[in-house]
Amino acid sequence: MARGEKRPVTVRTIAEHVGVSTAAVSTVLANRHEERRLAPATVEKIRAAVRELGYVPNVAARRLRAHDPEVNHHELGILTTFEAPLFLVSRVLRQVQRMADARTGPGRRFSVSIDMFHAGRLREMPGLLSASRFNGVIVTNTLPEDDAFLAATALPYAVVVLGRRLPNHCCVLDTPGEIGRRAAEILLKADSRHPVVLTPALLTQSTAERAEAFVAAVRGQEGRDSARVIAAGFTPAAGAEALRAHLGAGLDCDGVFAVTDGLALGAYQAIKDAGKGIPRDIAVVGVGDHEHADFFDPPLTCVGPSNEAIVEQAVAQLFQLMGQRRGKASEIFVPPSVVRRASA
Amino acid sequence: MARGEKRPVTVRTIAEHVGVSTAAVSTVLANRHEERRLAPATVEKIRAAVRELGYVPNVAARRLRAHDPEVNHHELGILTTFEAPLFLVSRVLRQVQRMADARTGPGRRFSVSIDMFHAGRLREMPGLLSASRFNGVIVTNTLPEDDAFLAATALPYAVVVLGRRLPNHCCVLDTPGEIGRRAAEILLKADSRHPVVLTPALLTQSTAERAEAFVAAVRGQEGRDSARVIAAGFTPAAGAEALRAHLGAGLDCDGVFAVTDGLALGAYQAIKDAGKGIPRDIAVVGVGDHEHADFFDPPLTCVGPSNEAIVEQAVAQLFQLMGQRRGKASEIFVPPSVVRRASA
DNA sequence: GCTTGAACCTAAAACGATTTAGCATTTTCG
DNA sequence: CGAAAATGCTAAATCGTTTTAGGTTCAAGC
Repeated sequence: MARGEKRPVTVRTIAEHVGVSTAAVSTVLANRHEERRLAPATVEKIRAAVRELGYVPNVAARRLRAHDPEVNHHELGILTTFEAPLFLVSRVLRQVQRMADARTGPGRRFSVSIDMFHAGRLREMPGLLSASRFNGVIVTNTLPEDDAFLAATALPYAVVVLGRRLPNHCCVLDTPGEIGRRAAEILLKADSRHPVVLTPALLTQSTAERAEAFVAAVRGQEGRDSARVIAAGFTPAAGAEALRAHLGAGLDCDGVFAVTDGLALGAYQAIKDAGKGIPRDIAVVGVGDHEHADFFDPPLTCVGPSNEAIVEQAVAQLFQLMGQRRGKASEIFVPPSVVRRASA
Repeated sequence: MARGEKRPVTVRTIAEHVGVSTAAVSTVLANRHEERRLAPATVEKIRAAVRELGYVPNVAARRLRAHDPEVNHHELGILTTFEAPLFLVSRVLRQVQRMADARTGPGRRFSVSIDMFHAGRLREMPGLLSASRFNGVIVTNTLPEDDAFLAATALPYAVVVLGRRLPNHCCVLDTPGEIGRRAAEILLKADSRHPVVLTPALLTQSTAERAEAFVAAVRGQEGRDSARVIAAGFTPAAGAEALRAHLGAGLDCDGVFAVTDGLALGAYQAIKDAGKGIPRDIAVVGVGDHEHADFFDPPLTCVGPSNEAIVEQAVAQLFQLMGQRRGKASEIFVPPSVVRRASA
């Protein structure tokens, strides 16, 4: 990493240190000293200085300099947290790629990157506010802190928010409350009298909403609250342990709505360990956030966000926003997808 | 996307078009026209021109301008294909971020992102050759074309290649051939006499290597080649169909090495459908590239790349390379991780 | 002694955006 | 009416790098 403590090191620093011009330094850095006939001794001195001073090239400057005025470059970002799973992000990525490829040509290029922030600290992301990183972004998996930040800020470029409802932004999300409602409907129609909802202790906004809506729907139909089974985390292991405890305590349970497929997988294990059948004794409904939910044993019935549709909408919005200048706020609701499989 | 066909549009184009200075245009673009007291009529004219001309800001220029000379900025990239899963790269990202955070201070900042290229077209990635995008990169999921490109090019910044063996580069990968060898060992020791290897039709370099080494190891031990069961794709569905066909044809099979956990999941289904037991009738070994391999039913025994170790090594190499100036070539082999579970 | 050419190096102009300092006007107000 | 303040805008500097078009010196050739 070298010293560089005192001053930032630029080509100019090096040039002064050696006693040559910046042109000479640049020539050496680009390894063009042969064709430009710099004296070997000079080259060596410059190289030594570069090493000694710990020079780090400024990529922004290089990029600007290397820029070809004939093509304009669109920098697209997919912003998510370090903590969240990448299931949705990878779908977004592919859809962005598809749209970008279709629009690429001479004179127009796209770069797509995934940038991660620490949950709740979106505001600290360098270049977000100064608009010096992206021409357009899709933001997802935000925490309330991040939402507050976004709501309070009008970013001067195209922004699409995925899965959250924010004033002054273009938002694409599944119809609020609908997932929990439909999940309850499926379990109740399958004659579950004591459906429970399996959630992690720390709820995200979406999981909280699913659980709320589920409980509300059961209350509306059955007239009483369904039990909440709280897992320590969102891993299968945590889900298994929580449900095992619930069943072990002899509490009623003939239906499980897991707000995450990972938890559903844990539920499967707990149910099987208890010697019960799925869905014979206990029906299970997941949300379809696991790649291979159709390969669980038995295949998992899911009521969850219709990811294809959401992603398609979001990406379409992004490109539309980049086309016109004004970032109009809008809310787009996508109804959940219901996939009946064997588990309920 | 607007016209912009004829000329590249910059703030200057807009300024000339409206008849104001670039300062005025910039002010409007940054939404600072209130505090800088531009006349509303002017603001509207500028906005109209911005829209009409299809202006796209140049992020490199913005970044350069926004640059604070007191801090030097390191741009780190994790390069992967659009097509590859994000499982490994997200681990890399997390590890890079961890190291970067530890080195961040006043005067030193890092940006880390996952950047996408089209498989086989790494060379087309803008800024790679001109060194105008990254101060250091970790490259993964390359195709042979990409490897050829890398082998022929000496990029003038820190490069670590993950999972491939390239001359003149710093490479980190799992010990060649070891995965297939260990997988064969496990199946044979479990008294499998007719182990098969389940692969997708289109092999990646790693999957091809695993299959080769497996076949070679079985041949070495048993004196004859093990069957290859070829699936149409790498999805569970494809794996299930392929193995079903193999079993249906009455061919011998009492052990499966699936070069991908997705295929293993498919194998599970085919085996269960055939009324056989795992591992009683057919043992299965996967590679551990699935997040929840320990929650398959039965939990999947895996011999696969030791991702933690590989990632840790690769990231450590990246930072070391960035510290010293000269990029030395090196090869680092990481032995596979073996996780015995219930399936073999 | 003068020209020519090689060898080695530099000044300055880009690249595209933002901001600071300041210049004209016009309005306000004592 | 004249000074002060507000209004609306611009010129020019700046960020760090690369490259083009030369400029100087020195040695060789006539």
